[in-house]
This record gives sequence, C-alpha cells and structure tokens, in this order.
Amino acid sequence: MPSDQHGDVRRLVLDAAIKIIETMGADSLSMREVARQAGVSHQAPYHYFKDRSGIFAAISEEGFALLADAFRRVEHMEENGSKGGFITYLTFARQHSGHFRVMFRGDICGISTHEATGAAADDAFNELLKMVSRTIGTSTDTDEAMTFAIMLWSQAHGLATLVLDGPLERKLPPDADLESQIMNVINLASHMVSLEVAEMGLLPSQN
Amino acid sequence: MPSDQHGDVRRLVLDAAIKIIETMGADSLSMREVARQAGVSHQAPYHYFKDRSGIFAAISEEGFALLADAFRRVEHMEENGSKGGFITYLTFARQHSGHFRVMFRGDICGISTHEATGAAADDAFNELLKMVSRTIGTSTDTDEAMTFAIMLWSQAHGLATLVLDGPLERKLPPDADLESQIMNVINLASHMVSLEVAEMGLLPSQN
DNA sequence: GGAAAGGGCTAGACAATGTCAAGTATGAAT
DNA sequence: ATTCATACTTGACATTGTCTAGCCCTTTCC
Repeated sequence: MPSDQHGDVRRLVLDAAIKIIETMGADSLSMREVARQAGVSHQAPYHYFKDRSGIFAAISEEGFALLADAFRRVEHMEENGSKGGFITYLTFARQHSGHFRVMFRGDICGISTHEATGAAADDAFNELLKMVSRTIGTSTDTDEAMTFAIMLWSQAHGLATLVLDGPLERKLPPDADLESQIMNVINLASHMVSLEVAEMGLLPSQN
Repeated sequence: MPSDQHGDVRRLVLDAAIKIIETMGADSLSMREVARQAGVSHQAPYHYFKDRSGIFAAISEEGFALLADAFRRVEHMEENGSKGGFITYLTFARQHSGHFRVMFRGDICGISTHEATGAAADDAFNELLKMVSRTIGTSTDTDEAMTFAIMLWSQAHGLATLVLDGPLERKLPPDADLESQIMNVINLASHMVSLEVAEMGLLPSQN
C-alpha cells in the first residue's frame, strides 16, 4: 500500500537495515522490523535478499566498496605517511558504523560464503596494499608490503573497534579528552612507522 | 530429569553458551538451545541470568578475568618486550574465542550497563597498563603509558580480530603460511616498539 | 514432628520472529 | 487477448524470548 515511488525497495530496505544496526546493533536487526521501517510487507525483503544473512552480506559488500573508495582518496590527502591512512580508517568506521560493524563478522555475513562480498573485500585490501606501498616505498608485491599492510590494518582496525565499541571512554581519566587521546595514539603509531621505515633503509615516496 | 550431578547448572549453561558462540556465532545463541544443550528446561537459565544479554554479560566478565590473568602471567614469560604481550593476547583470543567475540560487543553484553563486567574490564586494563609500563620503563600513571597502552591494545586487538574473523587467510597468497605471517607481523610490531622506546630515551626494565 | 518458607527447577502460554508456500496485481511480450 | 515474469502481499508454521504459575526439595522455626 505505501509503495513510495517505485522499485527502490532494495535501497529502502538496506538503508533501514543500516540505521537499525547503527542504533541498536546487528543482533536487533529483524527481517520484519526492517520491512516495517521500509514500509513494505514482511516478505518484500526476501525478493532482494535470500535471507537475513543476505542483507548483512549486501551491507558488508557496500561497506568494503566505500572503504576502498576512501583508501583511494588518501593519496590526495594532505597528511603524509601512515597518519592519513589511520585517520581515514577511523573516520570511515565512525561515519559508517553500521557497515563497519557487519563487515568483520564472519558469523553473520559470510565473507567466504558470499562471492560478491569477498570480491569487494579483496578490492579494498588491494587498495590498502597500494597505499602502504606508497608509504613505505616498496612495490605492492613484496613481503615487506604485505607484512606492513597487515600490521597497519590491525593497528587501525583495533583502534577503530575500541573507539566504536566504547571500552576506551571508560578507561580514560575523566578529565581526558577522547579525541585528543585518539590523536595521541595515531601520532605515536605513525611516528613508529616512520622510524621503522627509516631503519629499514626504505624510501617512502614523498607526495 | 537429566539433572546431572547437582546444582552446577549455571556452569553448564555458561559452557554450553560459550561452545555455541564459538561454533555458530553469538547471534545463533538462543536461550532455549542453550538450555537444551545443558540438559535443563527452557526456563532454568533464567534462574541464573536475567535474560539473554545477562548470559553475554557473564561470559564477558569471565573473559576479562581470564585476560587479566593472562596479562599477569606475561611478566614471567621468556619473550621480552612487547612480543610476549602480543602473543599472549592472540593466544587468548584464539583459545577463548567464545569469550573474546562477546567481550567487545557493547550492543549485546553491555560493558557499561552490567556493573561486574565493567569492573572486570577495568581490572584487565589495569594489568595491561602495568605490563606496558614495564615494557617502556615508565610508571603506570604517565601519559606515555596510557598512550602506549591504547596503541598496543589496538594493535593486538586488531590483529586478533582479523585472524579470528578470517579475512586474513583470504588475502594471503595461497602458498603463504598463516602462522608465520602472523609472527612476521608480531615481530614487526614489537620491533617498532623497541625503536620508539629507544628514541624516546626511555629505559625498559630488563626481566 | 510438622508447618512454613524459599531456592531450584519445570510447565504453560503469548507475542514476535525467520522463512516456506501460495496468492495477487501490474506491466511487457507474443 | 493471452501469456508470463516481476514485484510484491497474505497466510501459515515452527521456533524464539520472556512472563506467570506451579512443583519438589531442603532448611528453619515452633
């Protein structure tokens, strides 16, 4: 009955799902509630998504595509070295927390079961590799690039997870400013990268 | 009818829940399935846990206690510097993946809503702070210790998350050995810590 | 000894959920 | 005009979380 314009039900369903995940967590996402928020019958989503995990997989795929885009834009940021990468990752996680929370949950979205999602994840990782290679001054297919990429991904991902899921605020002294503490951590991490790169005798590209 | 020995239903329920989370993910944990696996009626768990999230909170609390214990044991490990900490964190995440997956999910367990869980998390973080202070050679209440602690926690947590939730295996070249790649990352990360500590002119305790 | 009380559990009921199966409308193609 | 697929809606069913009520022990008090 309230079919809005026409045909964009898939988008309506996805947006409703993302909003629910952002505000109430992935567990609270119910097929029927999503349909209700999208203003369609409780079965309409099944026309676009195989089942509940199909929605998660689609959100995850979209998230990896957004992340890859963000990585691509780092090249033209003003921040040098790894700092720009850290800030980009953290910004992505906070601005798209709905996507982010789903992307690394193999139990619900199935990066390995859902083909398109896996491909999007691979694409994002390739962009990360390129970015890291620029930062440390190697080509993308070296062992150094791979190890650095995983290390930096871990670092950024861990920070984003801790910030998003909130155990950080609790630990800080009450007068501490969360944002400046985050920047302290990012500055420390990217400084360490510079030191390591220098010691390895690598030559980061200056852009 | 199958009341096992007697009285330890709480433990049975927790263990069943942990096993379900490990094998099928936190979403698949249903109150009734847990009760079934524990061999009790579908209402028995409610005697020990307020509701579904009460089970998650209890698992999370136990997880933080286990993690704090692990941190305490690092002092007597053979690995020096931060490497022992990384290995400990990763080992914990893999050996107690059921706990680990729940501990950092504010949406389902409520580190902020469940008092005991929050206290356990605080305790674990304090142990981390002590460990980090030993590694970088400061007292626990300095800004350096706090920033290093968050940075190292992020690094270890990110790596554990990526390893556990599997997007890592997919990225590696097929002939690469996951375990040795993980050790590469840990070695790189702890080497960077050594460099940074040296440059800061800090004096790590030698134990 | 017997009654009372409470802990530790079971049983029943209800609304809500995921999903299968079947129906209906709407547009294009023949 | 009839067929036929697309894009839904409606109905049904087993399963879930959780409320309420009950049952069986043990302990305690008189």
